[in-house]
Amino acid sequence: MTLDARKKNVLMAIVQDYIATAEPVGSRTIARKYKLGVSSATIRNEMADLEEMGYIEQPHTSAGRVPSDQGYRYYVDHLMKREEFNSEEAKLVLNGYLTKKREVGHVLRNAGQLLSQITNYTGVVMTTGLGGGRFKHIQLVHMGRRQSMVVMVTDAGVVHHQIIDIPESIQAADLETISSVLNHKLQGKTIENIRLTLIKEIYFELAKQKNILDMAIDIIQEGLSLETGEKIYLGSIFNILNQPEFHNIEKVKVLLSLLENEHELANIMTDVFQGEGVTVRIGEEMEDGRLKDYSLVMGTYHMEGKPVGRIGLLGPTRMDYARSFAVVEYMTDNISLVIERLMRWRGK
Amino acid sequence: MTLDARKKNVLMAIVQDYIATAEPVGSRTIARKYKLGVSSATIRNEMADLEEMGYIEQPHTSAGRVPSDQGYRYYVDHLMKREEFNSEEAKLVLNGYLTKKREVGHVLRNAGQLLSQITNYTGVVMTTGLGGGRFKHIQLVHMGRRQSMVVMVTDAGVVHHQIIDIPESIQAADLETISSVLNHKLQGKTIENIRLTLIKEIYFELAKQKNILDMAIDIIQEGLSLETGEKIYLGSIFNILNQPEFHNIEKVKVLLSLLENEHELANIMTDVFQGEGVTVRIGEEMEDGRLKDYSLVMGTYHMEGKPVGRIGLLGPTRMDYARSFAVVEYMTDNISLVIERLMRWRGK
DNA sequence: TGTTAGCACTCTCCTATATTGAGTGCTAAC
DNA sequence: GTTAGCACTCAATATAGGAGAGTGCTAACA
Repeated sequence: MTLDARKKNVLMAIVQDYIATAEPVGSRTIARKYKLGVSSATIRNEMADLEEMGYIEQPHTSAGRVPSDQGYRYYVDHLMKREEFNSEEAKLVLNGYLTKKREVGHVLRNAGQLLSQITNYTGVVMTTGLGGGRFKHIQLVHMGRRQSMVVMVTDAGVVHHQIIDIPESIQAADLETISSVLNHKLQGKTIENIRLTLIKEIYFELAKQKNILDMAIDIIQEGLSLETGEKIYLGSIFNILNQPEFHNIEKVKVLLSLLENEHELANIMTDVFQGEGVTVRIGEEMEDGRLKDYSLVMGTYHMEGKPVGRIGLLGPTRMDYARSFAVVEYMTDNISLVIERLMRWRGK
Repeated sequence: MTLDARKKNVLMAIVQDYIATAEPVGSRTIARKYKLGVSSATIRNEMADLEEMGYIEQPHTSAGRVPSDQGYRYYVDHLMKREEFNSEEAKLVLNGYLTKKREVGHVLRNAGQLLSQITNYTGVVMTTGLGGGRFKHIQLVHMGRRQSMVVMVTDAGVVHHQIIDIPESIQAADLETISSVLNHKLQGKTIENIRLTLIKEIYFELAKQKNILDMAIDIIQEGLSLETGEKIYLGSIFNILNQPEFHNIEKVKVLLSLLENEHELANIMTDVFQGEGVTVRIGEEMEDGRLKDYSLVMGTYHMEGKPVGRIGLLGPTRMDYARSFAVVEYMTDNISLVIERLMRWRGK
């Protein structure tokens, strides 16, 4: 399973050349362009070996070689040189979106767009819920007989709202009471804290007001369950069509059928590695068969040190991994930073 | 400019056949399929006339004829038979979305999807702002030094929020006072009413509380200006790729570049006819050159008799106008109905 | 034993060249 | 005014012949 130095060089040359040109690469090209100090015939022998080992494959007998998923994997794990990505422009854009609207959702949406523009792949930004956010305000608004709207604001500036059913006996004034009790008790608490410890406390407080009791519990739980919802911001799909592999409409259809379904997309993003740092999934490594010609480069962004979302770049398996790595890393760092800044403005 | 009966029949046959088959239609096909009682030679003569008049054109000398934009226009205005569209299923789906989330935005988003699914064109749903909505609740939430979030709920269940700057001197308690004054004064008023008459009244009320005065005006105006924002819900883009004209990637790119830009899309939808009923814009009738191969069938939906948004179907100029008309009409009616129902639940 | 030059072979891609067939326009007859 | 007939046009399809890129294998070489 381990490759000698020359095989590594040959594999690296093949991957890099294919990434750059999208054309199957032959032994002569390598001998000419990548000075390995050996003739094309030798490289041919090495290539035969690499093919047998499964790192590269041939579209047809008289064509050059193309990396297999396994080949890309080896390249990513062992051969790829880490790049630095740095774009003052991107940083400015991101901060610009922030200062304009001062809202996390807005920043994330535009981060997705930015990813697409920078790379010509498809950027995906996902929030896994704001587990680390702090409660800021809750308001129950009476919406007519038997209905109330719960509006909840977190200190990240995220607003959730949902309509819930209420018993007919509850009046607008009761909702006001509940709202103020909740606001008083929950001020500045993190979502986890609320969930774990405070519900009981509020239960006692509101128990004094008898008939609103049961409701209160429901409202909190319903309200908090909003938080678990994942949200996905998709970058531009247009850009990825610039990749040469998309001359085939069927591929576009497959991609769209997938991207248009937020739910499926969220599943895929969640399936892919749960850890820290930048992760890559290549082609058939992903469960969804429709993605067999795609790769996904993913990273995690943070708020107060805790992961609160992911960003991903979806491109052809032939994508520029080194650059994608760098871009994803750069963007996660900057999104984290921007969110952090947003929080600092707001104080504790 | 007026066509005799036979020319009309020939034109109608050409348009209908081309809509059905996407193939240029020749004189023989018409003679065979559409019993007009004359030979193909005669039809050839009529076609030569129609071409000279600009209603049809020839892709190349030895091909059949294809309707021109002008031809489609004549068909839509004078020849097309009105269809009825009725789908209990669609009605159920729409109401289903309503009862589940009880929120207009949710219904509209899914109406867009539904349009795409039913027709295999691209559905677009746009709210032109809720000019007719009634104020339900406003809340100013203190978000840290110098910042406040305005959250406004309308009785249609739409929630707007925006962060605004506030003077450092304003405390959380002041915001609470402002909120309650505003809520008391504005309860159940329409947005227009608020804008036109009430600002002054509130000005007097809050004048008693000296230092909050200037702010209050700002907040209301900033808050109300939110209302003008148009919002667009796009149906599935995937479906339109099933149309045979999309074997060409370039066309897909053009379409995507347009659809991905909410702002441009809103402009186009607004350019297109402002009146009542279902409207059609065909190909080059639209200003944006990128849409020269597309048509847009649009309608308006209402709340309490007033137009509050538009829905549109974007398809190739070859689209099935009769059916699209029917579907758009059906959907506007049902969206209006569903919104109406939503409002009734909430009482006045 | 590893490396290399050389060569036959394979297979795609491109180009040039028929061939086909749908459809037209025109003419002459009805 | 209508129609049958026919020559003509032109895209689409098929066919054949290179050209070129690349391989695998063999035999010679260091």
